[in-house]
Amino acid sequence: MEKAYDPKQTEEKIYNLWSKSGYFNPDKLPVSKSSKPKAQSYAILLPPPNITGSLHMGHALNATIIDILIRFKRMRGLGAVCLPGTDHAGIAAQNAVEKELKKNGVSRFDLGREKFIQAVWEWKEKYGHIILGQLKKLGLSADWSRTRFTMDPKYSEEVKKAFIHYHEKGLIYRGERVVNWCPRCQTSLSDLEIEYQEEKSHLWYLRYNLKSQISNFKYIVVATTRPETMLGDAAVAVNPQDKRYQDLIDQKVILPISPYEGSPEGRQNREIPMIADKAIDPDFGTGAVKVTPAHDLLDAEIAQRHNLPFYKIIDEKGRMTKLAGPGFEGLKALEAREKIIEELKNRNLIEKTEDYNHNVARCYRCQAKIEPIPSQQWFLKMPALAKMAEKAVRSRKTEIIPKKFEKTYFDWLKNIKDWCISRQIWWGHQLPVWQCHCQTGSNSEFRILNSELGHQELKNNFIVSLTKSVKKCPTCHSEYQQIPDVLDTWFSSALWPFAELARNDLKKFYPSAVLVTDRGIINLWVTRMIFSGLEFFSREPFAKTFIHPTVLTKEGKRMSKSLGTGVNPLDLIEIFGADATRFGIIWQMMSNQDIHWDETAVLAGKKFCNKIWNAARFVLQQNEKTKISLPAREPKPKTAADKKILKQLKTARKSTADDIENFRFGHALRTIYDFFWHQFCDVYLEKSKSQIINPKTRKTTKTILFYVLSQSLSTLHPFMPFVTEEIHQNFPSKKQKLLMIAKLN
RNA sequence: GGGCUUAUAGCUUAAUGGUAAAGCGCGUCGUUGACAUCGACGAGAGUGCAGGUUCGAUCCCUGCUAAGCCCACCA
Repeated sequence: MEKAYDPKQTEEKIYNLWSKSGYFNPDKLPVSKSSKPKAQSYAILLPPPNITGSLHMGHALNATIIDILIRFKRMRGLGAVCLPGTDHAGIAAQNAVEKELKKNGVSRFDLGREKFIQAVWEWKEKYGHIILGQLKKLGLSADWSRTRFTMDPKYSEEVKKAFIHYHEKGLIYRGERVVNWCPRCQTSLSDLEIEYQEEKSHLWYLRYNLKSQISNFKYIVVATTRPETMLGDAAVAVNPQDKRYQDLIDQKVILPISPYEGSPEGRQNREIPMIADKAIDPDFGTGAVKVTPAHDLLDAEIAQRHNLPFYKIIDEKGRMTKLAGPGFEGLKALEAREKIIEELKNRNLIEKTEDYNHNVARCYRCQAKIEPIPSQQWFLKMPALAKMAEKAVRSRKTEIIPKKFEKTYFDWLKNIKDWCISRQIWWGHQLPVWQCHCQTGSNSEFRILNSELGHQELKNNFIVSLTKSVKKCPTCHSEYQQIPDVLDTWFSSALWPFAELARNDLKKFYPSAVLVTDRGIINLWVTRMIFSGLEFFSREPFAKTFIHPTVLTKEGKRMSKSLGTGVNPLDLIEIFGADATRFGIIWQMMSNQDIHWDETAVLAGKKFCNKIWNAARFVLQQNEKTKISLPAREPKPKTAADKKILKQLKTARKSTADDIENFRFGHALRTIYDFFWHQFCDVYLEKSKSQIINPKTRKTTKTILFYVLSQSLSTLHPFMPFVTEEIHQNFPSKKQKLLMIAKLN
């Protein structure tokens, strides 16, 4: 053995050794005759990284935890397996490829749908597997023979089947709703897919004249952050309790700039009603709010309650529509804003302007400002599914650890809204829905009705089918076409626990033992997997969900690639080695507090690798001089020191195992670290030198040294697999080929 | 606006109802066969601030301050 441990000489070699053994696949684990014929399964799903991703600290932490659990359970004789794969990452992947194409001045529309999708596939073949290779470098012992992708043929079929299942149950409807629209990605987004960012802006106080003077009022002042939306106003609302405005309720207000031609009323100076609605906060602004049903989620709700018309004045590209009127049509929303402010100023209709910070909704994939617009979308009814999901956790059939995260889960389910599952991008699972062109009819921009197609109407107007329909349209006799929308990526991710498991695997690996993930996707992913699992298999998809800490910068800020505050785990592996990197990550994982990243922990890991290496070198050198075989059982101690170290070993191993079972990984690692370094190396190993000189204690001492080393290695192996395996390979005994499957009690 | 969490050595974090421990860093000393990626010894905090409970609090409770996270339709 070399004088110092060199991860570069070891890691690839050892990983290949493991791969060749086949033991990442639990079906290939050796079955000893004495043990039960079929080992109990212990499965963990790897949260599938996006094909666009490259490894970051979050992945590294996640994969290290999973690997510790898998290796630990495997060594305890279970059929342990980590099921890996990647996610097609709808919007993210589409954006990545669009960006790539843009370098050559090509847009996805230049290519057309079919060729664009082809390009994404090519891109996926080229880059999609990189991240899994990076996880191998970290030592992840996943069963790569079972690697899945969310757009594999079988997976895609399961996704469509799930949609059809929901449809047949009457849980799917299509409706025109005000949705979160990303003008850059050109698609709708669910509420969970938008992020808020504070932005300095203004609050404009606008005067809307009353049709006729009432009490002392000639006009009413409304406060708004988006004056341009006034072109689509349908009412002015106040709180029903607001004493100031009691006389004004149900009176008419004249919209100072209203669309001219083509408005439904066919006249200028649109009159809009004053209404009373409980959603209005009397303390904000003037307590009077302009209501723009088509371009604000809250206003849309108010409009529904009061049967107000929806004027769609902003289109999917963020430009003003024809309905906005001449002079505005075709302008960007911000340009329209300036023009409106100028005109109002000239007409002395701006009471005042205040500075105002407010939260702007942004797309979680491209950061463009979200534009709420009315749009035809497909929805999944959530109340029944939410109830099921809630019950599963309340009844402890599936458990969220730490418990505090249950709140995130329950809160979301309590305020659940129907899930907008259709997206207008091209990369993803196209809805298994066919429609005839003659029915496609364009949306009327003039007056949007809050239409909803329920189950029966859907059946009449669309064909929902797994395969292409051959039916001809009864009206025009042409063929039905598949509608262009694709499903929300998270709709397919929700099926991950079962969607591509072979039938045999399904029996073995569903439900899985534990889901290990980040708190950021509790509702986006975990909750949806739980209700999907219950819906399709009547069983929770995993017994436990372990929410691990988030890795933050040393200052406690979010790591961000764009700010350059991210730490690349691959750099750490390159400098310190994979074991040291894993050590450094886990070392910092105490009490489930977020980690304020400290690289010196990785340095400590590197030093520890070397310490283990050299202690092993000493022990094995003793072994060269006198052939000592590894005792199967605890050797009999002869001295007080012997007795003490054996006791300490036992205590440390027990404590470490308990900690792993309870997800206290940092504590587990410190326990075994302290034992190995301070009790074994500092004390016993030094003491052994004199005991070896004495012929009376020579043999037992060497035996105990070997025994304690071997037991320490197996305890350490889940945390630091490479160095421990490498040392194990240097053992003289050929009895046990791989430490990876050595028995750990 | 609501909720959650945290505050301990220079830094990142442990621990305990009876005055605190580790890693990294720092200082002094030490290279005769496990390891200088090491060893020995040492300096360094009285546990954010203010109250309360208690014989006694860093640990329990309340308030404050600061930071972070999540949720929310305040225009």
